[in-house]
Amino acid sequence: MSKQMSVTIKDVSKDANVSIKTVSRVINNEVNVSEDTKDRVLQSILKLGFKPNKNAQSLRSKRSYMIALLYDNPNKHYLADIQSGILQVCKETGYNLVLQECNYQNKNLGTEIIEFIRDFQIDGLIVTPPLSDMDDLLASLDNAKVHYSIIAPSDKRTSSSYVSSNDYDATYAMTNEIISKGHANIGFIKGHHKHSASSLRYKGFSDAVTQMNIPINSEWVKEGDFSFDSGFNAGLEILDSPLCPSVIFASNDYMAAGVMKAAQMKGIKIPSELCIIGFDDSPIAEQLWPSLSTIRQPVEEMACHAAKILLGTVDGLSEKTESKEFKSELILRESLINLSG
Amino acid sequence: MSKQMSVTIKDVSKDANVSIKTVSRVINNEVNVSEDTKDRVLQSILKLGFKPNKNAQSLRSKRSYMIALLYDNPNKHYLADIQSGILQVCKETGYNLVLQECNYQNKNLGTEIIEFIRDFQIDGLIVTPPLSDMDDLLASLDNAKVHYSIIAPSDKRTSSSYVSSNDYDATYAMTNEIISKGHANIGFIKGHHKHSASSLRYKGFSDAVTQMNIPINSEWVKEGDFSFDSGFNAGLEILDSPLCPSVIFASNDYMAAGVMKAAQMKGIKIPSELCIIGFDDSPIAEQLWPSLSTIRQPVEEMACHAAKILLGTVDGLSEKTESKEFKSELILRESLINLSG
DNA sequence: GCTATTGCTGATATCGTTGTCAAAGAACAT
DNA sequence: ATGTTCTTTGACAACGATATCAGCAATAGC
Repeated sequence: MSKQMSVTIKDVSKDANVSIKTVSRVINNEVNVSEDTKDRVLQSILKLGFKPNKNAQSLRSKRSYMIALLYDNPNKHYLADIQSGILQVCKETGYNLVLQECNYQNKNLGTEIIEFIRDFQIDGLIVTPPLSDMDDLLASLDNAKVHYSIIAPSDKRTSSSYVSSNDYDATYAMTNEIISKGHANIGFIKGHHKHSASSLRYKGFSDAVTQMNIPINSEWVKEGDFSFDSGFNAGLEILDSPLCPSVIFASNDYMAAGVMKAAQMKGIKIPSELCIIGFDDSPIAEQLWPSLSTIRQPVEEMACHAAKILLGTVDGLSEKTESKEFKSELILRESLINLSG
Repeated sequence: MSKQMSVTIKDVSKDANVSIKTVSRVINNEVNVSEDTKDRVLQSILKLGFKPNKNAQSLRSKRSYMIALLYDNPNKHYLADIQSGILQVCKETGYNLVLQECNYQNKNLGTEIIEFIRDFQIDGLIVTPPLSDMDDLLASLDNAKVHYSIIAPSDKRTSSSYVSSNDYDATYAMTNEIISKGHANIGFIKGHHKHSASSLRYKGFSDAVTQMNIPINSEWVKEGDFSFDSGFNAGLEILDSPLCPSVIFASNDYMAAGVMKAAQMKGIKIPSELCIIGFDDSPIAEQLWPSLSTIRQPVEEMACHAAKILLGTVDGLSEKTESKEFKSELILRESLINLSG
């Protein structure tokens, strides 16, 4: 029971009757160690319950076995999904995850992050939207030769390591679905303009309606900021117009929920008088009544993949993983029905 | 611009013309350094942009300047609030937060956590419900002399460092509020029995009604697990009883939202035919229509305090902070009205 | 005037690893 | 037999901080 004093590489080297350097070689899976000595060392390690001291390793080898998550996202569910995706990979590989909350308006963000990384010898970063949209930030990271992978709505050609989602295709497909149900009067609520997802989602929508020769009524297009309140207000405005659309498509579920509340307060029946569409498939989408038709992105899986990419570049041992675009899935629920009459 | 090679204590000592030990003394705010040399050293530090290498510090002093958050909680908003509370304190004090997701059913949890701490030299833990309810886990931590503070619904007398909430008082007060509005037929949905919050919340309710000589109808008392679905199912069961209550009080907002959906699907009007009460003041409480009366606990503030307590015991520099019970606040919204008729 | 105490400082060992480099022996080519 | 290369190994320095302990003034105590 070696509980108090921890076992060091020295103890192992004595037990296995080799030098500490050889033990180190075994730990790090270096080549040119004979099978014989390797076995002997491994047995001693097992027997003594030796675990390398991370701080000593870090100090000498300049690696910390820690990666950090950079975020500035008001959506807590999204963040939680991202975290658990990354944590899965961390658990497998023995890395740890450090949180770094940022403010995208901070002028010194790049400098501060690089300082943080140097300070704690962080091995790599995973950058999430909207930070992954900031080209100057990514440029600073590149310049400082920091390892990172980004999660972004579109595939950033400038970044070599990315995980992306097909936001454009998703709203395009959903818009066609809406149109196929007989709707021609469609409102749209955009997201925060700082997120590149916002413009992509709107473009998918507008391209789809334009292609079907359906005009866009500018009174029915509003800009929100992905929050419930902004959706609520946008909903009120749209529903106050002289003519009401038969569908409102919001750029995320929270704004869609806001629209739903606005409609319900006005006594407008959903879905018979107004259909509502969201984006993200947040838990709330299923919990509302009527439940929300929406678009699901495999966020957790994407985060998992982003972590694998990062560790592939950081850690020689992990296998390399390629950048990838993930597909979204249309989720059709009660809030979208065929246009009656 | 010392960008490539980092500045070490040695560089500072040369620049200030003192020994490295003296620089170390200044960094660590040790006594017995003359004002004169201290100033000189501080100036050199500033001038060279010196920052101590955390890994070297950790290796030598056995401290990592990292604390970990232990959690196993399906409620993502709760978790996010906890995290941001802790991160605030971390930012001020220069500590970092590492996430450690656990499974409360894991038999080896104690051992694994202690191993993790030793491995990374984690300075301390913040333990959240339901893990903070597991006496054997806390005993293991005590036994291993691990620093930790817990966030728990009741004040654990066994733990010296805790932040607690007054769940009992909160449901007691809310129940009286309900009764004062003329209701006498009240349903209750308990939470997961693994959380001590569940029994406390129920006890607050049952004591309040008993004291007012209102009988408890066992058909109107169900057990959920804090999830939306469990609330939905419990709601369906209660609303299927021959007699319906005029209020259903759920042990959290997600379950209350489930009840609301169940009622709406059955065509029961809220709040005129059924009032619904939740707990936690999750964002969803305000976003539902009608909006949910609920109970707000200052979760973020509690987490902040827990972090301060922990760092007070871990870090000689930080000032000591006392354990504390936080009060909850009743939030009255549309879903609770006076009993009509 | 002499010892004891206190305040300030530095030389050097140390934490537990990995990196450098050289040496010893085996294998191979000439 | 000799030189060359390759494999395997270890002695020792190094990473960048803190800990120990000793030294030297300056002050206090008697």
